Amino acid sequence: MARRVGRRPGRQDTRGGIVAAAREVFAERGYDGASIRQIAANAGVDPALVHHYFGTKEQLFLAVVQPPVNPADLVPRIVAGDPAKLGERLVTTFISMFESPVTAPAFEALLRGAFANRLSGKLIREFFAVQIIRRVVRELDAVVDAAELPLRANLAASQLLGLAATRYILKFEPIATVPRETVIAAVAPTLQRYLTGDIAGFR
Amino acid sequence: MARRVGRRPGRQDTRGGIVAAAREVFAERGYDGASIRQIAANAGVDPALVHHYFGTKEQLFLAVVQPPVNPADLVPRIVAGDPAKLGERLVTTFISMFESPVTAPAFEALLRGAFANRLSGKLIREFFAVQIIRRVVRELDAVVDAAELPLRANLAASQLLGLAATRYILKFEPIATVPRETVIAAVAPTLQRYLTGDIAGFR
DNA sequence: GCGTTAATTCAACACTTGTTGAATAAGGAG
DNA sequence: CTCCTTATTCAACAAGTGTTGAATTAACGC
Repeated sequence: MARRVGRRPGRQDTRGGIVAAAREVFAERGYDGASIRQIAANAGVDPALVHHYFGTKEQLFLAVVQPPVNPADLVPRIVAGDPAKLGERLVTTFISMFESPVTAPAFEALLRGAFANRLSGKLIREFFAVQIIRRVVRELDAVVDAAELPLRANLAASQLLGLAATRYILKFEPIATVPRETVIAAVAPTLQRYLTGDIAGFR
Repeated sequence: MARRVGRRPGRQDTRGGIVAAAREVFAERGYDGASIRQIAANAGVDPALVHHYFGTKEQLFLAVVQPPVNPADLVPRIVAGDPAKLGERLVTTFISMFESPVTAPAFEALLRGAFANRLSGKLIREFFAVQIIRRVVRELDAVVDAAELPLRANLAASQLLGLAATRYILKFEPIATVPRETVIAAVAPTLQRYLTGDIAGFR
């Protein structure tokens, strides 16, 4: 049905090239700092073409920052296994998101944007805290009180965000260059306690 | 010497008004988002006057973001007392920086800027990590190995930055509205372990 | 060939930005 | 008062911004 006539879209994936270029520029300069003209130049394309595909800068940013991982198949990888090693699997998965060449730029862009662009603030809250950590936490309702879960999720998010900020964005030394195993070993117990352990008066 | 002639500076502290206005705008919109014109308008002043006093936007930002606390009299408040409660005093002091009306805007501006402005990245690294935490950590050379101290400082900084991000910038719920005592109780043990406890193979 | 549709570019608009230099106002020293 | 210095404003520049609409080019079905 609807046999389409005329030139077909995307013989070469220029649209994908724009997204890729935008990812890098957004990750490097932040939302405000990145310009459509620079993105277009990096993609070898006219700036108008960017608008032709994405309409507005905000929509381009949203397209760029759409989490390139599916929470549905990310969460099982974390929750499955020894409950005592939950924190370790959480930080390990998180770190690999930031160190895989394919997902890293999107995550950096998302994190950078979170502090400049109000939209990205909502976005990171929505994806990062709710989609991921809350799903992980939901698996814990047998072991901890349900009323504590949101706070536990926030605490875990705070440590993970802080880790990403110091290691990948601000590049503190030595935490930026230390092997990942060292970071995992140091941070995992913190997450484990936030998720299942004793926090304050709770438990 | 040099008996000065002519109009004296600042009968009314318009310069201070500019700094105050800039603090709020920078804290609210970030470095790129804040415009000199808006800052001038908020201060009830001509934009050119801002340049007359501060020269450039970057210098204005630096003036605004100069830590409004003296590390010299901040550190003793943290290190003095029971070494087992060091983490608690650290996070308590940190939180009060972000919740005091006088220092809060500067800290928010500093943190927001850290992710957009490369200058602020260095600045926050310099002040926050080195000036404060490393000084605190220096007091620990009797109890932990000196070689571990930089990493320990970074780990503590990561948790504190993540806390500030989630509670004061991104405003995750419920961590943004929960009483400070709850946060302190939850985070203090983490810092205590990062500073003096067992991190990975160390200790 | 034609006609249609999409890909791509050109050129420009309307606006905001940081910044500057000249002009004006105001207050104190002589 | 005059002189000097500072505070403050006015008006404008040059550059960069996101965005738009028309024009051109290329691929496909007929």
